Amino acid sequence: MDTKTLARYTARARILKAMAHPTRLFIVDELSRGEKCVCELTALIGADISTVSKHLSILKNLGIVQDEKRGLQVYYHLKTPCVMNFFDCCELVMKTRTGE
Amino acid sequence: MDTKTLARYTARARILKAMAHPTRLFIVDELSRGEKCVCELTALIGADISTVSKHLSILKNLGIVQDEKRGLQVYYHLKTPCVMNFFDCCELVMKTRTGE
DNA sequence: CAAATAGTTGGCTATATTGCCAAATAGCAA
DNA sequence: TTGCTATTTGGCAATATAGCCAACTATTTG
Repeated sequence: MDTKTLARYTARARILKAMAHPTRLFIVDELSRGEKCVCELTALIGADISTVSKHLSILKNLGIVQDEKRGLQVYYHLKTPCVMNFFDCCELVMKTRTGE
Repeated sequence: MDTKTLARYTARARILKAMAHPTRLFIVDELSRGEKCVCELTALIGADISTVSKHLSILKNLGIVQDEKRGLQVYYHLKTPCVMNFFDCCELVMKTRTGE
């Protein structure tokens, strides 16, 4: 695989990697129904707020979510809702797997 | 997040994780154009055959690819071509990101 | 200004992933 | 049987990830 090809797949892999975590998938799913602040997400997830903040920064650095500070809170929203398409395929993979 | 919800997102994350590697994305892309044996993939990738074999077994364990031994070779094919949908979204995320 | 709330960042440990080499297995051919 | 090719598996070292706590920043409120 030449350098350019590798770079192309690496870039894509980075995005999938950002999604490939239960907490981050949950966050994306929640945000698909509208923006939420870090404290709301933290309450839903039940982890330390610093952990949730780090997950959000991973998603943000890859351009999947965007943040907006309003007062004391930082609200996050989905920037690229197409990531929701991942869910259906995951379900199909699981169904296909068990259906053998 | 309750146990059941966590399990649901964990199952999906496992599938995305299996895809979240440059080499494995390359493999999936190659297989989308038809089956290939391990040695063909190894030649294209340029890594040790044991490395390629391990990547393939990750994809296989998750039900993304399927193998079939014919003679000396083991041929792999895409079992759930919907994973190809991931590519378009990744491209869109990247475009959206740079377009700011 | 001080106190309280919301969030981010640094640091640390535990755990998981990656990729190579070496060894083992399987099928084909001499 | 012996050897050759294709592939898988075990083991190991290097690297990356996850999640907690503590410290720090920012904003609002008294």
